[in-house]
Amino acid sequence: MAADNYQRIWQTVLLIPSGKVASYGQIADLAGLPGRARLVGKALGYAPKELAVPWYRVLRSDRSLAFAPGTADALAQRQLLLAEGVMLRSNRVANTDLWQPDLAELLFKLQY
DNA sequence: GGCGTGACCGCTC
DNA sequence: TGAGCGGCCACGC
Repeated sequence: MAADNYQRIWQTVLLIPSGKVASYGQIADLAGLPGRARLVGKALGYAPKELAVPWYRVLRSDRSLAFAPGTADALAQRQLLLAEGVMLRSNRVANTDLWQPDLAELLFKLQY
């Protein structure tokens, strides 16, 4: 079932530490789905609340928010990020807040 | 099983 | 920076 992909995506997103952000492409990559960034977006949309997936820590490759500025989702995402100390400058985050995952740690936690 | 759709990406200008 | 464009591919009809 294709939901296996979603599971991997959710697992990966859950690994993003507080105060850091990652791009859709990056998540897709780490989840073993290179080039399938769009699938990550869908997966986040389908993510059940119970998992408490930190969807707001996922941005576009240019570090801008995935939602159009002014929308409820964009505002919520902006506030959640600010609450974690992520620097936002005109709908974009500083590159110092990008998540730089440790490969060994990922291999251990994801159990591929 | 073709067709439109999308929380994207990378390259150009 | 920002905008435009083609490419990608899983999903729902």
